[in-house]
Amino acid sequence: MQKWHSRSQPSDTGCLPGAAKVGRVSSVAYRLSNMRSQSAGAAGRKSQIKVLRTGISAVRSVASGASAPARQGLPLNEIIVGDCLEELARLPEESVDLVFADPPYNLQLENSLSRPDQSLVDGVDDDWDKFANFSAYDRFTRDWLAAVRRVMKPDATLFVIGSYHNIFRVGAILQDQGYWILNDIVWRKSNPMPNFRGRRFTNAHETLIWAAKSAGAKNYRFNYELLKAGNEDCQMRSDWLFPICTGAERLKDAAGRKTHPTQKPEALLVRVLLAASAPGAVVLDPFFGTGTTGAAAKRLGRGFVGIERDETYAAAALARINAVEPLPESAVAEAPSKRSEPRIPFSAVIEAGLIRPGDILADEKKRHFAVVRADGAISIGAVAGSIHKIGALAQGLPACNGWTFWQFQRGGEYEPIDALRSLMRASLREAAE
Amino acid sequence: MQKWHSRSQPSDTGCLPGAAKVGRVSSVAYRLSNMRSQSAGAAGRKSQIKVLRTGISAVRSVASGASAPARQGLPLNEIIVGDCLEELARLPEESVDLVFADPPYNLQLENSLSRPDQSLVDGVDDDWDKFANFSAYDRFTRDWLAAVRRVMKPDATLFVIGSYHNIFRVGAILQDQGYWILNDIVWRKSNPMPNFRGRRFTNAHETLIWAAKSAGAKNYRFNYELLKAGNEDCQMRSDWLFPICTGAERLKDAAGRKTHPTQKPEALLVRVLLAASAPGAVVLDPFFGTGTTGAAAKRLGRGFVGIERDETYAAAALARINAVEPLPESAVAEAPSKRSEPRIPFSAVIEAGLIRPGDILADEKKRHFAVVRADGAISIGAVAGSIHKIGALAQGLPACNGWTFWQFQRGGEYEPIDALRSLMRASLREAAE
DNA sequence: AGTGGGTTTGAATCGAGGG
DNA sequence: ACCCTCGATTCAAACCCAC
Repeated sequence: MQKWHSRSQPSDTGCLPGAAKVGRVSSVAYRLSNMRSQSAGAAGRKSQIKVLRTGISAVRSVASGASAPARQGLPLNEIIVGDCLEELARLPEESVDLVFADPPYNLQLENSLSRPDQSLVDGVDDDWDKFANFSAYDRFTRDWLAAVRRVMKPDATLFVIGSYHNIFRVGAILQDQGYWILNDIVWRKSNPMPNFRGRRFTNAHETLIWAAKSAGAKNYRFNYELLKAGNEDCQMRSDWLFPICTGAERLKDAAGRKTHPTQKPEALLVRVLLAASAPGAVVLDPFFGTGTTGAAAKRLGRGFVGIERDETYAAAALARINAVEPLPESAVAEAPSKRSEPRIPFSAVIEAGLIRPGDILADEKKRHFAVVRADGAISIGAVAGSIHKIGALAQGLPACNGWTFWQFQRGGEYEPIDALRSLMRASLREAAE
Repeated sequence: MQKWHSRSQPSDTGCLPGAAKVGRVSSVAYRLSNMRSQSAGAAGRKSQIKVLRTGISAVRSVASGASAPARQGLPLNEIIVGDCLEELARLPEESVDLVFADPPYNLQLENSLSRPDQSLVDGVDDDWDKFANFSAYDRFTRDWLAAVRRVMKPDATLFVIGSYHNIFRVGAILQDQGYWILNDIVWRKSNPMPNFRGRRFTNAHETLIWAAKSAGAKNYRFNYELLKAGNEDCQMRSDWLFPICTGAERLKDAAGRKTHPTQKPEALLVRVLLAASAPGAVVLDPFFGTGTTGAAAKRLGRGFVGIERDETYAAAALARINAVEPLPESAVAEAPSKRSEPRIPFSAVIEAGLIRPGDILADEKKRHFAVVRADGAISIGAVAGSIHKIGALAQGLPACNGWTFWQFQRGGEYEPIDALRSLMRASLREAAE
């Protein structure tokens, strides 16, 4: 029995396989070119990162402005050092499967904040987080969201993360642009920064918006069964609990200062990629930062395209990603989902001789009986129809899954006819090999 | 030590006193007029609800349109049956301490949804939740947010609750209007409706925005210490866990159908009121529905003003609120918070003779020593200043709380001078009685 | 674009039964 | 009288897809 309590503290139980172990990165240097060639758009391109003599081991934008040439294909598994809008414009349209975006939050910190012991909180005060006003931030948001949308395949989805400073503006703008919100997700921090002044609630979460490219895009990727299997056979909810990025995972410079003020935990990205992409998919991150998206993508056998303006961040990201050891393919391969199984008409079961015309089907409780017809329909009295229609009719329900409702007799025992469908599928798989 | 786990399921521990026991309402009928007269704006008004012969026991809007007369004072502890915008315009400006708003969510439902057992989900299909498009919803939102803002006292705050369908628009618009967001808060549902089709994450939370009337309003009410004391001495976080409103708390009609499709749990409102209002404060709810805000307000010794367009909802709300038994005053009375304690200048301690000019103060580790001066300053060598300034100077820090840093000698033992401040305050309280 | 196949929960509550 | 477990029942701010 589940009890609920109202104390505002995290203490969830259970785990997501794969996600729990990604906290540390291997220290073994590793070339991106070692990644296996992946997915669309990369045909004929080398996925090796060009090392410039400046020490920035990343592809550098050659030109800027409207005259910059469009790229021939996706720069797969490369970090593009350049302006997000310019570089997005050069990517081929409808070319990526998933987008993860962690834009500037527009934090508007007016004064410095100090802890009770008077030490200074190292907040976000970088120039890239400064905007003159809401209207400037909105313009910036409209621009990058539109640029990203062009690059998304029709069934691609987008994740954006933000805080209350910016997420409402981002959410409203993406709705205005035709994106269709599928969920908002809260990342609950197990170890947030406390509220030192005692003037507000501890800001213990950030919000992600998950959106499809349009309301009509129904065929977006969502690995429902995988997530459920990894969550103790419980549907994955919209509230996720992760610690913030600290310790060995947090990138630091030689002096021990954090390389990036808002580095996201890799476990968060792992869940995003596991939820909404397939192995081999291409993930675009237009605000690549120190490359958490790239690290998670490499680990999970996904490809990435990263755009980052700051050379220091890009260099740190490259070194980090090179050090990532991908998980073995077997740990990442898709399990077949029910939805993806081939469709078997009931008539095929009859044609295969697994059941014969004239045989009797019954429901589990033996309250309803139907006769198998030669044409693949079944009948109760004078009424004939599909296994689903007749099952629904028998129960007086609007619909019914005939495969699980109806049972057939084998050796005195009744068994769902779904067992026959499984047999058919197994032999289909054999034939394919 | 706190453990974190990534399983996306709720299992928080602990409880908020008072909030846990509000699940059931007393069945004893109770007139609103029994509530003790409260707070500003009610002077000279009877807080009794007029019972109309229609059976709607609520104040009915007499006229509509621009010519409607402004009310003389706040209709305290009454439910106004009428249009939200018209009625808000008739309330006196700067008259309420807190606003809780649960506006229509604009859910945009297109199709019917059935559960795996083929039963139909009883969704929100009411006319009041239908808007032609985002732009119409935005207009509606701008209007009510502006009308509410006029009625708020300068230090009042606003809570709005919503889902991903509407909350981003609400948040952006209130920022545009000059409201200043203090927190976004997630209400995590311990028992959300599952995702029946397996196409998205279980939508297991709703979002509240907490905002001050303006960026400059720093003196808003936040009962930090009360919340912390009720949360196992842990700061209250921005993620709250409550069950949805079901069982005996859920209002139902004679046929057993839920009276309102989206009734909020009273525990949620109790937390809101405990966090951001004082006993006797006036809480405005412009979308009163079945009166959860009023019920929680009455229980906690707060006053309310409710506006509701639908007569059925208003009638249900009135009956419900009348049945609420207020908590005893002692359970609701404010504990004195540090911030509300009277300010004691150090000179007053000297004037009271609790410490004498020439006495020596030292820090806990006896590394710094200072001399008490007659003027209420202290000095180290030639440098004189406040207990805070000199404490900071001694440690080389930008600031210091002199009351806890400096100690004085009493009977051979050193004790923080804060003990003297406590003495002063105790005698002040005595004098006040 | 309409038709129809076939897929899709989980928490709270309450009563029965065992100890 | 009480504690526990088990299972049935109830009910919850909407979510399909291929042919």
